[in-house]
Amino acid sequence: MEKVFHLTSPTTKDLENFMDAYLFNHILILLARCRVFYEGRAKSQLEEGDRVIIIKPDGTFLIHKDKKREPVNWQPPGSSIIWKVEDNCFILESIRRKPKEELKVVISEVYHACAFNCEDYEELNLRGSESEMAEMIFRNPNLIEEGFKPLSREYQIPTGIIDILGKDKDERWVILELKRRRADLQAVSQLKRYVEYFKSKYGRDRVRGILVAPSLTVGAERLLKEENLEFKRLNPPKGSKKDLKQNMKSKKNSCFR
Amino acid sequence: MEKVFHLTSPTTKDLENFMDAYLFNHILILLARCRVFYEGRAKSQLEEGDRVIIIKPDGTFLIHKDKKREPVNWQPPGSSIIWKVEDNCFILESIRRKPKEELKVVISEVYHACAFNCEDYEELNLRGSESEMAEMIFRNPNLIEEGFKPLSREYQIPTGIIDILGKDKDERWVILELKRRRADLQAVSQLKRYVEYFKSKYGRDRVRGILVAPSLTVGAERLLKEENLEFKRLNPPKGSKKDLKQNMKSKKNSCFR
DNA sequence: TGCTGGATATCGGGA
DNA sequence: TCCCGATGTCCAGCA
Repeated sequence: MEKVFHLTSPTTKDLENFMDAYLFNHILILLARCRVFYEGRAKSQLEEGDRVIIIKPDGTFLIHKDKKREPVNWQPPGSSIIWKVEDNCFILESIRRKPKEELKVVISEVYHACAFNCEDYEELNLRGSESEMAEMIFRNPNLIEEGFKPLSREYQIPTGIIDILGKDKDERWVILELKRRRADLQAVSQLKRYVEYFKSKYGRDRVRGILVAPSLTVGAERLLKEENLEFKRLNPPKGSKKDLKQNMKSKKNSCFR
Repeated sequence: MEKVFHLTSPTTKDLENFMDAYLFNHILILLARCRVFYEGRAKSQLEEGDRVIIIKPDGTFLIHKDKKREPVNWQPPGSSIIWKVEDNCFILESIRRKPKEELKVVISEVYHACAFNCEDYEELNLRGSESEMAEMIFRNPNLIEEGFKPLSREYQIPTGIIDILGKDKDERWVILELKRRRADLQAVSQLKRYVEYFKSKYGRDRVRGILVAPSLTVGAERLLKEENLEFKRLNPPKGSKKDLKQNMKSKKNSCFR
């Protein structure tokens, strides 16, 4: 079976056969001139222009302009699709049930269409996330301070979820809020919210709050001081550069002639 | 000039000519088997599989799997690109300067490649945003309450930016925090942060805080009450359904044969 | 299903 | 440039 089926300047009839054959079992890509209408959580319209339209087998629907990382319009996985021909235009409608959202693409011309039998059994392996920061702290609590004892991860309280709850060498409660990147005002607010709940339960002098991050914005630093909260500089772990360079060279097979 | 140029099962030499001709003036789309390595703010690897690779003229680099709305790897607009042939693989490297980030795609087979001369002069028109909620409130302050007087939009204070600052009929300060969707704990924290600054400046009984949103999460409602903050139900304006239905039918030209 | 918070978030606006 | 907050955020994890 072919990996890719493609059409150049297809008719509406060609497109109907194309959709019948490949929708929901291939990735479909249309290079087309279209208008786009969306209504749901918000509402939008986009007048006629050239765009890249992608429909994945899981129902994901993407419309890309020639700029930016983000699709100009989209529908998330799980959306259903209907198509039809109306006024000599090829029309795609994607519908999501909850929340109720409709995306309508009115295509006046398809320059090129592909169906890609995309076989992919690999998952992304990512390092340097916040959860890896947490694991690192549990393995080596002294990274925070001498005598720190982590007790609980993702500890739920009425006002949210504490990243790491522990005690210091004097048995005071210590609440850690972790950020994998520079911490801002919002991060301080989050920590403050958790600390205030604990202070109301255990008393003001029995609770400490520490923001753990690579750095602070100026506003965050000021608010942190005002609120008598603390800062501990810590970078998320990413492994050595050598590891990745090694991996980049691990395999040497290719199918190029 | 052709709208779309395409190659099926190109050789590495074909691809080099293809990149020379079209990179940074067309949208490039590769349907290919590849491995992907990223290092920058975090670090990732993805073993061999089929993916859709998109390179926009603005430097945006997207790699999509067959599932989900989000690209599995990417580089934002402004990134530079180099390519080369190594160990019979076609290699794409995208580099971003600040922050320093590298994306490396090792392609073992290209099933299909397109270059799309994407002409698009239209911008998205979106309704129902938070800023439209603000405009609506300024036009009709009574939506908040009888006698409310909005004074300032996006008013900056040391702990952030107040959406709308105003006064009530008794000349007390009123701080509005707007959310276009259901408001959560974070929204309450944000409002509380602004209110506390104003209270420290003007006194506790001279300042009110109102969260303006379509609804509240249960946690948000509880925290709001504990903090003596208020809630005003308000939906973001999206215009009538009829408007969009009308627009959907406005033009009837197409290029289908 | 709703709630909560992370993300290589991206993006735009303002100082 | 940094800072700050919105986003049709998306997404995973958990109750």
